[in-house]
Amino acid sequence: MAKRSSSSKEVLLGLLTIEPMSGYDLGQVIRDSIGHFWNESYGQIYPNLKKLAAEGFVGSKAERQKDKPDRRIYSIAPKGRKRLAEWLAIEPQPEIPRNELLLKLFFGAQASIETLVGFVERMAEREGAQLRNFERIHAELEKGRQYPGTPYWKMAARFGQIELDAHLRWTQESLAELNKIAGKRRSRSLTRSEERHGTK
Amino acid sequence: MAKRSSSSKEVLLGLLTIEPMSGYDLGQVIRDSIGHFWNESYGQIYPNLKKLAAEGFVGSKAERQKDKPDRRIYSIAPKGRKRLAEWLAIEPQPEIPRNELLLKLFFGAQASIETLVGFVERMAEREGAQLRNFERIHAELEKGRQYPGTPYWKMAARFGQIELDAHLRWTQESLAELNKIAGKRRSRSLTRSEERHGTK
DNA sequence: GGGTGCATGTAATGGGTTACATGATTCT
DNA sequence: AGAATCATGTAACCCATTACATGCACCC
Repeated sequence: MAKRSSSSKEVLLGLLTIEPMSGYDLGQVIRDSIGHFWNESYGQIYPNLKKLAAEGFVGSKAERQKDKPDRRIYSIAPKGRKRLAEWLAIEPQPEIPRNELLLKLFFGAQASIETLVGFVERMAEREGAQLRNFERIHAELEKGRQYPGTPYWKMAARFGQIELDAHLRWTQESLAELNKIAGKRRSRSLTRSEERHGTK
Repeated sequence: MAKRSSSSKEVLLGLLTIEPMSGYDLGQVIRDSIGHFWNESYGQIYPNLKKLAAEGFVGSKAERQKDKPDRRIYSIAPKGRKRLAEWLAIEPQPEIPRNELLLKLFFGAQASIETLVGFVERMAEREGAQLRNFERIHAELEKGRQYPGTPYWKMAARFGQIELDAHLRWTQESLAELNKIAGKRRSRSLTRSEERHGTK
């Protein structure tokens, strides 16, 4: 059997140790704070909160807001803290990534160089922007208010920084390599066209 | 709607451009050559090959072997090459990774430092071994027989190298950081126990 | 009145792993 | 005889995204 158990509920428990939140808040925090290494959709968050509440891992209470729609605030229960602690003690399984860009590059011989260059360039742009964002976040964690979690959040942000920096170095190297290949392909096709036209 | 379409069939087509192979072979090649950025289970490979054959994207023929069980060899058809080319031209979507180790580290304030240190140490060991493996693969691609795909395979291997190297630097930095935190936690609890015992 | 952000949910769909099932061949 | 590797396949299950559905409050 070995169910994937999947950590989706535990993320919610973990975030609720920071402070009580609504499902909507959790969605935002996941996207903005741990989005670079974890994400959850609302189609996952709301049902899981309901289940966690039904099983006594979290408490919930309705909150009336005057300027915004009402909402339901969840807070972690002792039973939830226990579950979180147990999960935290389990050795994390090395994840199996799926990198479509690398896959397409791997099959590069079947593709046009211009296309591949475009893919890598866009990756560099995207990840460059992300990197600058991480540097901002890391700086804020340094000077902002210190929570018990701050040192750990910084380590996670550093991971993003270091990894993105590595990716950017790879994009530079690969763009150079792709240019070399493009040069060769061009000269080869020139040769062939010269042959066809009886030149040289 | 926007079906995930998922690239699972295209990987098979892509690998079959290298040479005709059986489903079993494809499983091995996926694990050994592109396993660091893509993987497929046999429960995915066999049914997809069948579908690809039924739709005319690949051809298949039975092969009798005297020293091993019989097997079915698949080869890419012109229609399959077309499909592959179309897929290759589509901008790859940035993947959404799920890194359980980072997630647990992010909630580090709720865990024991010794546990976290163990996680990171094991990650360093695992990825260190993978890095050495990549260096070997990259060297073999340099000196081995040159296929049309070789330059691209090298780029993919370099990605693995560069990324793993970055990860290892992060593990070193993080282990140092965790040690600092452990020191603080110890002195804090010592202080508290001194207070309890009326020391100082 | 319409757009946007806040807020909560359900249902359909589907991708993918895991487990199960079977069998040949070779080596010890 | 049993273990290991080669080889192919199916079925169950489940995780997760996406789409759909609804409604409040606020501002232009």
